[in-house]
Amino acid sequence: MTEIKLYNTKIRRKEVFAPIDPDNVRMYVCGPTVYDRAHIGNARPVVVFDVLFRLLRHKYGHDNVNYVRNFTDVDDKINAKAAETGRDIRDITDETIGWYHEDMDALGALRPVHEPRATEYIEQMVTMIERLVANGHAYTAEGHVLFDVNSYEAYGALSGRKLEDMRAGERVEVADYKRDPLDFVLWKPSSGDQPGWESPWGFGRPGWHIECSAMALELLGESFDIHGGGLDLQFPHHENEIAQSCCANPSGEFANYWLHNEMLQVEGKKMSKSLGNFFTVRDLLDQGVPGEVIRFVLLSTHYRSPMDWTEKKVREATATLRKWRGMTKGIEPSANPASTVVDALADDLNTAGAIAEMHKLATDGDVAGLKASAALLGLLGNTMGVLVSAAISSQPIWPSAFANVAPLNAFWVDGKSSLSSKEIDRIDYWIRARSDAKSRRDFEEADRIREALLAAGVSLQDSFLETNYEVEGVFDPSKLEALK
RNA sequence: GGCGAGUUGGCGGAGUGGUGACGCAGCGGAUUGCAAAUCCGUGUACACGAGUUCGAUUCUCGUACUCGCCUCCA
Repeated sequence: MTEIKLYNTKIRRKEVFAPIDPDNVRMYVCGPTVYDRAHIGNARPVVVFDVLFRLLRHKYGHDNVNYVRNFTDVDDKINAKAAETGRDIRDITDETIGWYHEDMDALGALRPVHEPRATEYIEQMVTMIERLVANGHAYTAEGHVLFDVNSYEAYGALSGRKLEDMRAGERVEVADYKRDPLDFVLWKPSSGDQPGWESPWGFGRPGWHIECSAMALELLGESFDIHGGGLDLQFPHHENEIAQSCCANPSGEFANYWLHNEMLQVEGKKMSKSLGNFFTVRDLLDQGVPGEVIRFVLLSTHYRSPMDWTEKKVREATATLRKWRGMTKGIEPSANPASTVVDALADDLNTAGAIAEMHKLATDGDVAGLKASAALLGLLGNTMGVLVSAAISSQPIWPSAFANVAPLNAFWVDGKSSLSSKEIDRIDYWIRARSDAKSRRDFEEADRIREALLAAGVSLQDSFLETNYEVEGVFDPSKLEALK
């Protein structure tokens, strides 16, 4: 297979991907803080890195890619929600993780190999902080442990920032116990109602960044291949991860390739919590937008470009997928994805280019190739991506995901399966009535029926032999009352 | 203020130092009672200025504009 090229933020250009160990390709992606439903912006890196996971498995083998994505389940936002609702923190995080799995499964994202929770790695974090204190990269002050950014000369290298430049732009109040305004917290004290753990520095909890360093070390080692996340995490989160990890483990490289996805906007505007114009993946699913359509839209723009989420894109993606699903229905995928599609993905994950190549396959009538290629993007699968892994490798890795995905997918594959048999009978009745009208050449009546069905969400397609129909969105039988 | 990204046809969106993807829409045609769906055909695009070059949308510099990060956020 073609060599994979990836744009490495660390050096700001594309380079050929060469894993440390081709039999154990290791990738870490920053996961969610679990205090609320994932919004559409959260879904972009999930889907993008899912495609990378699939591509790496395609090249290096199904069992040779170790993909880790964490759950941050200790955080002040979670504490705030607990205080607000009076609920137990663990209840909130467990519930949110469940939602996250449901929603990301619906997008056809494979579960990573490991999904560590921060609270299960406190011990490793404490150990790492101890090492940083011992080797002079961290200091204690007023119950806090802080990382000394001046002790690490490469600080700022990933994001291209200089310490003095950033100090000049300082605009938040700085805690006076910091030696440098940019020093960041590794450990902080907890009061009675906050979650906390005993540590050499007293009862407290970890700072913002240490969990990723500790979990990556534990699960992937001192040096691993790929670290991914949103561009907004480049600074300070990823910068701080590098500083902590490289200072605690000077013999390691931490991550060799840094990948950052650009941000998502909605209808041309920045999406943010403070502006309140964001919506969740669940909102879209509940509106009847299939997970596969969401996935397709997210993949239709290259991951390093800002993407604008629009209704129009949703409609176009729906039309394309409906067409492709129609032509690949019941077709056995070819043994391998088309080389044109693989090549596009291998070129820094050019998913938009890959989709263009898939359009060409469709035009050429290579439906088996289309189906096999789509699988590499996690599209056109039998259960929205989960079974796809079975098609191109051995077995689905998370059969439990079927439970969540299957009903949704059934709805998408053909809207009819969301109908009750009574509703089907009713639609069939009117289709027969229309056929009768047509045979009498009473086209006025035939058109009246067709329009009423359309209003109810049922669109008809006549062929020589019969009339087929599709259900668009939700069937609304009340609209058929007009026919009586 | 610091750092970074972008500007491609009506819209979306790849890519390339020389033959100008791909999709949607539009237009023409096939098909249809009419539609829908499907199929075939069809496009006057590369922000602006200068430079390098035989040749630039593609490289370099500048200008304008847009956007993101630096603050919770992917």
